[in-house]
Amino acid sequence: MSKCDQCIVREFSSLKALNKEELLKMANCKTSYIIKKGEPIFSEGENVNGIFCIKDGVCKLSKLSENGNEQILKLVAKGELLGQRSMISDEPVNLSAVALEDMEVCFVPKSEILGFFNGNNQFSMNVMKSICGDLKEADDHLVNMAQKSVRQRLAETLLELYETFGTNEDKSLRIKLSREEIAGMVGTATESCIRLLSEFNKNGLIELSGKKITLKDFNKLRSM
Amino acid sequence: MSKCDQCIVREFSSLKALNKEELLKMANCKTSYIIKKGEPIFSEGENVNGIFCIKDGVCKLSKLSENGNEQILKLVAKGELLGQRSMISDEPVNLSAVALEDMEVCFVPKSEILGFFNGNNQFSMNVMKSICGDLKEADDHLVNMAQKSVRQRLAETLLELYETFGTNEDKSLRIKLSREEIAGMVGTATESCIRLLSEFNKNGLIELSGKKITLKDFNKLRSM
DNA sequence: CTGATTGTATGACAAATATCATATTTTATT
DNA sequence: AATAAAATATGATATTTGTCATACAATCAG
Repeated sequence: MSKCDQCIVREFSSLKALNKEELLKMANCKTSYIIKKGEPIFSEGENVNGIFCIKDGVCKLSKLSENGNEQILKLVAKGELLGQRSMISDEPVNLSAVALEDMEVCFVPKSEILGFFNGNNQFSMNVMKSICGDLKEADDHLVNMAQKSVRQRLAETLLELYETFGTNEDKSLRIKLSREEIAGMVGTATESCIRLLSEFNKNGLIELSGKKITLKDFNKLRSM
Repeated sequence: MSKCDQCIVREFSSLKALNKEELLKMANCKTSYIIKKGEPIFSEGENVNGIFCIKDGVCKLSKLSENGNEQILKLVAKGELLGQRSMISDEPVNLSAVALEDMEVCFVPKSEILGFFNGNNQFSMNVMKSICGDLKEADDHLVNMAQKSVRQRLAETLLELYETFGTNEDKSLRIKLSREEIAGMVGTATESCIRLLSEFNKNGLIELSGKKITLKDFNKLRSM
């Protein structure tokens, strides 16, 4: 069993407030999983009863709208935690998490986390600040969804993918999403998304080559 | 100076976890304000350094989009708290709060609240659950904004206003909003909002009479 | 390798929504 | 009450976006 104190998640998440002893306790009760690309970590409505630490890989957090469309709210990458809100609220998870790449995750039961939560002030403060950050992000995102055009939202989404996940050696976006998934992030129909990508391509804002997307004109994308 | 232990806010908010002693401390350091309709309680970007308790009245939480449009994220009524997220994150407020009616609010400085926060586990848990509730709401709202039509969103907004604020004796919605504000909640142009309200009126879903809006066909509104 | 399946692309069209113009009504101010 | 200002309403039109159909390309299973 790997020790939590060397784990990347410990470096970047709320867990950085845990001390050696707590990390040891956690290492003893955690369960590790390999999640294959396309597989769910959990689905909306499930009782998760713990949090997931993302040791490697990226997943999408999404929710089905009443119309049956999948809206992607956020991509979450290695080093981050999943399920904090649900744990605090003591409710089923509100979103589904599905792997976009093969992933390594660890599950830590709620009882354990709540123990740290009560015993370690800095840890609970970190969790809360993380949730507060999510709330701010969600509010800002909401304003964009409500007030910006699909074209603007697509440009922003591409820039966000660039900033969050960077590029391959050939400068193309590292994160690999289907057109349908990009549309799910933007909140539009897949065909509209494809059409706008083609338009961006024609106008030199981006370059398309197969599934690869390369951002070209950052200024135009930003000022859209 | 009025005592906090009889205040409505104490009944309905995170503050219900405070004991007599804590309420007394709070009563001694709070500041009461009357906010007139249309006036701000705070504006996005401000350092608020405390929380506001809404003793009476309703306000809107809004944010300007980059296009310069005001998006209303939430209406907040008496009994609730404002500024919890900002306090925890230790950041300027992300949203503006503007009175929709004359309001009575109390301001309690951050130092005081953080004292309760550290000393009273139930209180801090309440604050956290409240923020988690906001996050869930925001995520759900976001999906609606991204995936539903303006018509659907307007219908939902009207139902929400009905459920949250109820009606006058004549069954018209109690909460009084301008068309521009309704449009700001729905996330659409004011003219589009007016036009759809007219359409709903023609089709018997609602009844318009001056500024008064009366919901008529709840089933059709719900199944839109 | 080959057919089947899935993903991407594009045209044609319809529907939804925004924008601009202008009229009408309501509200506020003097 | 008279006037000005703001809010509401509606028409005309342009733009955006969604939907359906179809073609083409890429990927996968056998």
